[in-house]
Amino acid sequence: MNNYVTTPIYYVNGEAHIGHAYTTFIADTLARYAKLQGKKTYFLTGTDEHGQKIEESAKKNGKSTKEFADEISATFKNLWDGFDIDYDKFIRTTDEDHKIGVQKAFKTMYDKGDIYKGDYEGHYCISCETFFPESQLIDNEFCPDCGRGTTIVKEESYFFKLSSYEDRLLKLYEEQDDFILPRSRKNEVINFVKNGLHDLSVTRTSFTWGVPLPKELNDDKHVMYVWLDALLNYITALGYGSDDESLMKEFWPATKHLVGKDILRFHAIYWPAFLMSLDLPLPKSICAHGWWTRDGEKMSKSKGNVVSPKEVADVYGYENFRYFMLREVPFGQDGDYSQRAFIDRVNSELSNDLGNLLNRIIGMSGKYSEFAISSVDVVKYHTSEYTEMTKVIESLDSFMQNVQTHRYLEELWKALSIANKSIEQYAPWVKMKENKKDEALATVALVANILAKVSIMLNPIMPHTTQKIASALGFEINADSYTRFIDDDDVLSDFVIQKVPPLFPRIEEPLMNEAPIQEHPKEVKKEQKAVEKKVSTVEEDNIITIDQFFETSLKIGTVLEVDEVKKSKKLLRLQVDLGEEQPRQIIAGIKEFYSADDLIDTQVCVVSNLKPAKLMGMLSEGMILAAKDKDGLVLVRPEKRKTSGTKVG
RNA sequence: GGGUUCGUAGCUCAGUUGGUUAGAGCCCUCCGCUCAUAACGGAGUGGUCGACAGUUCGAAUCUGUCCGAACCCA
Repeated sequence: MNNYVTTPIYYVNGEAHIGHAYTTFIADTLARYAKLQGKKTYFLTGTDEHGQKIEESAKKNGKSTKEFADEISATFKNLWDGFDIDYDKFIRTTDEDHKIGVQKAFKTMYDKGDIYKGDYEGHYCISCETFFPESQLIDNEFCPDCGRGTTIVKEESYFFKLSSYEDRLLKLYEEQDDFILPRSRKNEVINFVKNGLHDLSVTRTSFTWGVPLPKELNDDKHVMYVWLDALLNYITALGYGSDDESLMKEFWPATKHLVGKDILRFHAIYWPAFLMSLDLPLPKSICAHGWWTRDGEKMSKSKGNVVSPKEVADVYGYENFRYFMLREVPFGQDGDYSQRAFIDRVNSELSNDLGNLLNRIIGMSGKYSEFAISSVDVVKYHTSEYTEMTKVIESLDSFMQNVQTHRYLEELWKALSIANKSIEQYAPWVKMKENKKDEALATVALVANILAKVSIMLNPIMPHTTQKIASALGFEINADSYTRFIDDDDVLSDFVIQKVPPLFPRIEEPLMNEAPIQEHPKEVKKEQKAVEKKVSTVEEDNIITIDQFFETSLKIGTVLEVDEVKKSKKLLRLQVDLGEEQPRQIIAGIKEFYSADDLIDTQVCVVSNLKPAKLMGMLSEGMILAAKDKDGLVLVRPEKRKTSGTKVG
């Protein structure tokens, strides 16, 4: 069966980061693996370039939208080319034939009655120029991004009848067991569908940077909106809607769509529904991978701890980096990048286990046989080791089919362990002294054959390095040698091993800066130590347990009303919503620093289980948190708007 | 609040349909070897398998409750 592997098309609103690289590495590995096995394989990646955000970013950068999209798209393409990603096509949603394909799909769905015209009514944030579903709003009213109020806006829109596909989708998940990989994510999608699907708005009139509707509809106010445009790339890339649909016939349906877990839902729900509407076959698997953190922390621009795949690759070697990412993480789970973990893996697995093994046989064959290696006696002296290794190799395929690259590599390394153990156990240098040259050379040849098979199986993950190993062993890795050495389990012909410098020099010390810690690391550390000492000795009496801390109930409150307490210099009387039936009255000594206007409709932190007290004859049912120094008093407020009554702690 | 998943050695994880003394890699200690990138091999330290209760001849594995973590939905 032919293979069709895809990455998502990446949105050209920012530069490529480690997440993009990871998706692309996995997809590239799967595609290379299939190609190596001689299967007809098509590997697609590309960029998603439409939408309001791109239009805006271009404006900000003082460029035309297309110009801007061209530039960012090129950075992705260049990065992949630099990494030698073996894609068969790099699609852009601004490609003419993509647009034509999308229009054809739209028309087909429209004619079928799956797309209809209606009104999109939603909560719109004018400042962010974005619609938000009610579920995302704060307090059913405020914008989740900027915290400002939203208004209900009606806009004409075309809708896709997603709601009518619920049953067919649920049936799909049930019948096609590996439609969603890893399987642990399946329930998530199923639950979402079971909760009911709304029809999907698939056009917009508020911007123009998108694919226009088919001419026949005669409605040029609208452009197509995100997911419809983007998802269809998987078939337009194969010529869907064009004069030549031969690639469609050859490669559709897709074998594997690689995606990040954030966009799984769109691929596992919208995409098959679109395809059902178009009467096209459905992809075999949607494979969702997790995120990468750095030293256990989320990466973000503001923290300055973003890992650049290009920088790591430049310093430590691209294929080493690729190996690390694919080896480190169980598929679907979040992974953590740290220099420590990376260096440990490179040194112990690549340098010690693999690279050093090649050196060992180069050294021995040089001393014993002038670098000549012959496999004639391998089976005679090493049947059990050879068979054991073959078993390992045979077990690998299922791991790759399930995208479990970490298990694949873990298993593959068992073959290397067999080789290293054999050298120790049969000690060719002893055999040489005992005049058993045949046996000594057989062990060397055993190891050479193990290395040959390992390098073939490792080729999809480390394409260049493995060719170097193969070349030292006198062959080339390709579909033919795969058939010969893996399928037919042949042994190496007699050859003269080439001396090569160490393939994986040990990394003795970190070569890159560590992730920035807030402020100046050394000072912070000193301070922390000082504090720890203090706490542990001088101020021991003040230590409280976490339980004691939680005896204080802190909540986010929204100030509804403010009155001055006339006879008092300091006091204000506030009505604060803590998410309870009635707002609370709180008397706060902040009049000198805050006016009513500063407070109404803002949020504060409230101690909500404080014993009520009477101040100047008025009941106060809580205390507002504030900090005061010589420059005055400020309230402690949430950074972003949260629902009234949200617990703090 | 509803749901899903998970909690196994210092760290990262594997443990198939419940079945003998719970495994691997890394780290650490000791020993061996010298072909090799101070690499490799062997041995050892280390776990009341989150807690408690239950089902069973027998539970890391099944059930319930609780504690803790992550994610999805509201």
